[in-house]
Parts: sequence; C-alpha cells; structure tokens
Amino acid sequence: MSQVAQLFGEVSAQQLRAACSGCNLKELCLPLGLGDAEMEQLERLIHKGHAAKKGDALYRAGATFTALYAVKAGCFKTCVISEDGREQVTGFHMSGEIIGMDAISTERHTCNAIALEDSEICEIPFARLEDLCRKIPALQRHFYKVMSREIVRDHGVMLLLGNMKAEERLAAFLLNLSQRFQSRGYSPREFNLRMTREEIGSFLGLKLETVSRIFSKFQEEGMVKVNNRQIELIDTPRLKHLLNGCQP
Amino acid sequence: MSQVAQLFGEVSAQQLRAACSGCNLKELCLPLGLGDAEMEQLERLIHKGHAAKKGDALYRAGATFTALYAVKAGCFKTCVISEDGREQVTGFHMSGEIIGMDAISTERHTCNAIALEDSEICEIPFARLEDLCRKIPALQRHFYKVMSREIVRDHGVMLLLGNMKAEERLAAFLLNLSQRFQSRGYSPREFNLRMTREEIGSFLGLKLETVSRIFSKFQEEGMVKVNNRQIELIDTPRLKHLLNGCQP
DNA sequence: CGCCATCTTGATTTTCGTCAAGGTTAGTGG
DNA sequence: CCACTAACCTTGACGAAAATCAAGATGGCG
Repeated sequence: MSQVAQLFGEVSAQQLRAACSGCNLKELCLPLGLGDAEMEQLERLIHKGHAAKKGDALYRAGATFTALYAVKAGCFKTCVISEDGREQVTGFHMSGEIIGMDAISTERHTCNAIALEDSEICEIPFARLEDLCRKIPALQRHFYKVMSREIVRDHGVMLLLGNMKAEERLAAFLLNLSQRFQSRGYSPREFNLRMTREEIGSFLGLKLETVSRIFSKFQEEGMVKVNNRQIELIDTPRLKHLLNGCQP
Repeated sequence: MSQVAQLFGEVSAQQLRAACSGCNLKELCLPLGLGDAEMEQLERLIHKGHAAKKGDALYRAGATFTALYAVKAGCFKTCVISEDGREQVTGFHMSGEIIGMDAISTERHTCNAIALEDSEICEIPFARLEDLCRKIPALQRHFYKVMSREIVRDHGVMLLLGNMKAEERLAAFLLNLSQRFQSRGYSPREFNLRMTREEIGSFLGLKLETVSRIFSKFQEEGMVKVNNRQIELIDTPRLKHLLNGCQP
C-alpha cells in the first residue's frame, strides 16, 4: 500500500482542497489558516471553472504558458510526443490534481493534456499565483510541495517502467487507481476506467494487446473481474503481493 | 539534438550560475539583476560547500529534509529503492545541478544521493531559500523553473523507458551526456563515464549485460570508441539518427 | 602483486511485441 | 428505436528483443 503510494504519489487532502478552491474556498482556508482578506485575494485568483468535452485538449505542447489547471471533475491524460511521433502518456489526472507545471520552466507547455471524459477545470493564472505565494507564505510552501509531489510521482513511474514486469505494472496501476478513488470517496473495489487499453499501455510501457492479455489472466486467476472498462478488485492482497516481487 | 534536450532536460546557463552561487555569487547576480543588499542575503544563504568522497551518501531515503544541494563539482546518482529492494537510478547529476527537491513534499528524502566520484556540494537550507524567494521575486520565479525543469526531465526519461528500444536508450544517454559535458566547457566528443554499466542499466531500464553488449555493437559499427569507461563519440549524427526511430 | 569489482561474451530462456482475425461496444444518424 | 459504423477489445500464433545463466577477462586499488 505504501508501495503504491510511493509508486505514483497520492493526492493529499490538502492538495485536494487547494485544487477545489475554485468552488469551495473555505476548504482551502482551513489548512492554510488564512484570514478574510487573504481569502478574498485567493478568490480573485481562480478564474471561474470551465468545461472540457471528452477528447478536448486543455493545452498542447508548444502553447504559451499562462496558467496552471486544477481538475475539478472528470479525468485527463497528459502525454509527451517525441520528435518522431511516439506518444508517452505521463499520467492520468483526477479531480483535485494540478497539471501544467511542466510548462513553468520554458513558459511553453511540453505535453498535451486531453480530457478522457467530460470534465471541469479551474484555471489558475500563474503570474497571479506567484504574487500571492509571496504574500501568503503558507501558500508558497504548499505550492512547492505540490511540485515536489509531482517529482516524487514521476520517480515512482520510473521505478515501474525501469524495474517491473508487465503484470507488476498493471497490478501497480490498478492499486494506485483504487487508492485514488478511495481518497475521493468512491469505492476502492469497483470503478470504471476512463482510458483505453492503448492509453494504459502507453503509460505502463506496454502494448495494448499485452494489457488486454494480463487483464484476462488476472480475471482467470480470480484477482479481478473485468467487464470492458468496469473493474472489480477481488483479491487486493494478492495484487499487492504481486507488486512486491511475490515476496510476503 | 532538441530531441535529446527534450528527453533529459538540460541545464540552462541560468541554472548553472544559480547553483554555482556558493562559489561565485556575481554570476548569479547578473541574470537576476540583484542589488548589493540582496546579494549579501544570498551569500548568507549558501553554506560553505563541503566535500563528499566517492561512494558517500549525501542523503538517504527517509532522512529528514532540511536543505537542497547544488553539485559544485563531481557527479552524483540519485536512486529510489522499492519496498522489495529494487533500485532504480533516477538520474545522474553533474556540476550546476540541484538535487533534493523530491524531499520538499513530505519533508523527508525519498531517494538516495550517492557520490560517483570525489565531489563538492553546496548546501542550501530550504527554509531560508523560501524566505529569500519571497523577498526576491526573480529568485522565486527561478526556483519554480528549476523544479519545473526537473519534471520535464523526468517526463523525458519516462518516454525513454516506455517507448524506446535498448539501443535507442543508450544512444540517447550518450548524446545527453555529450551535451551536458559540452555545456560545461568539456569536450562533447570524448569523456569518461563516472558510473558502472550496472548503474547505466538501472537508469535505462536494462541489465548490465545488455548495456555492455550494445557498447560493443556501437563500437563494431564505428559509432563510438569504448575503452572501459572512456568514451569517444565517432559518429554523432548516426547516433541521433538511431534515436529518431531511424528516420532522417 | 594479487584480489575483488567490473566488464565482456556466449548460450539459452523468457517476456513481450507483432501480425492477424474476429468480436464487442458505443455513438451516430436515419 | 434501430441499424450501422468506427473505435475498441480479445485471443492466438509467431518472432524479436532482452533477461538470465555461466564463464572468463580485465583493470583498479590496496
């Protein structure tokens, strides 16, 4: 479990609140201990959220960077495209997660963010966030942590891609999703995938056929029930066991 | 070339200067346009550098986080260790690079940083850096960029691990090293590796035997000259060509 | 000078990718 | 509401790539 958390990083309640601040500022206020004046400033920071239809690009590589985005509802994938056209999904992002931080360095986005279902996002103009961070130390510290968490998550994915076998990768993926759904108040046992087998494969460094085969194998072995994109985890302990190189 | 830069990220002159600030603050001063008073504050921020012998751990996973580290001279590897003991090298870090940013999120280090040769580092106490960032907006922005660059670099490694074949990975690795040596004023054509085949393999998601075989193959094909850890790049264009999925 | 870590190379096995065919689902428009 | 289509998924057979196992060779360091 801590393995999984380590692998992908997990959204803290704090991060969740921060991201939701577009809709519910009071939630953000509590952990940061902000006063009324500060809260009002924060309120002005967050643009009113807007909607993205399934398949829409929130931003594309090369676009000039002006804002970060907090996923309010729905699900996005981010992917980098290499010069010769290879696509690597770098992450799947659910409510409460902040995306676009890769663009800060060059002031241009370096990846594409695509909505996997109809979604809602909050735009966070970066220049204004920077100002506010200077004025509110707790917010500054929080934002550093959000960026750092992304780095830790990426390191976990590197471990997965560099060291794990196909079955271990898929087990890690399912357990990570399960945990993220749970932390959002949904069932950790049953959930619907928002992405295709190909997108899962791209993220895990596998081909879609391999992903499909392993789903079937897991089902045969009674660890999960797979019905197209509907997943039920039957034997979570065994999945975790698989992850740890099959040592108890 | 831009492919390689995209793959691993590259140290900007700016980042280099910032990291070197422990030794030469004037260099940092120029791009940020700081005044004398600000410079003095910055000077106080950076502890006097200290030395690390080959094999020393700068920090280990689990250690409480107090400071970032700028590599002043030498070379470090950072690696995450999974629960079941698998080690994944997440990066090799040369002079001018800042490491330890993964620790900001949990206030504990999440990876090990090991010196690959006798090295010198500057300690940057994080709490004081935060303070200073609030006072010097240019520094704040710069630090966000440094963290963002790390995220971009990690995405490049994910692309490498998820999409590339063994030969492409090693070609990317060599070209990246070449570029980094060049930007530090060393020859981009001849250089010495500081890491073992096993460490290269861990970083690239390969076994050491595979790394060794591909070195031999590259040499047979006249692309590089390999003499233990001494590398000479003979046919850089062909290496780049290999990277791009062999399309011109 | 000798030892231990590191590296190379070969033979074999395993894993996963590729190619191919067919089935299922969701979404569209009549 | 249903038929149709395109996207998506599953499964099998085969092949390629890299891991594993094994045996020496080399070189750096005490």
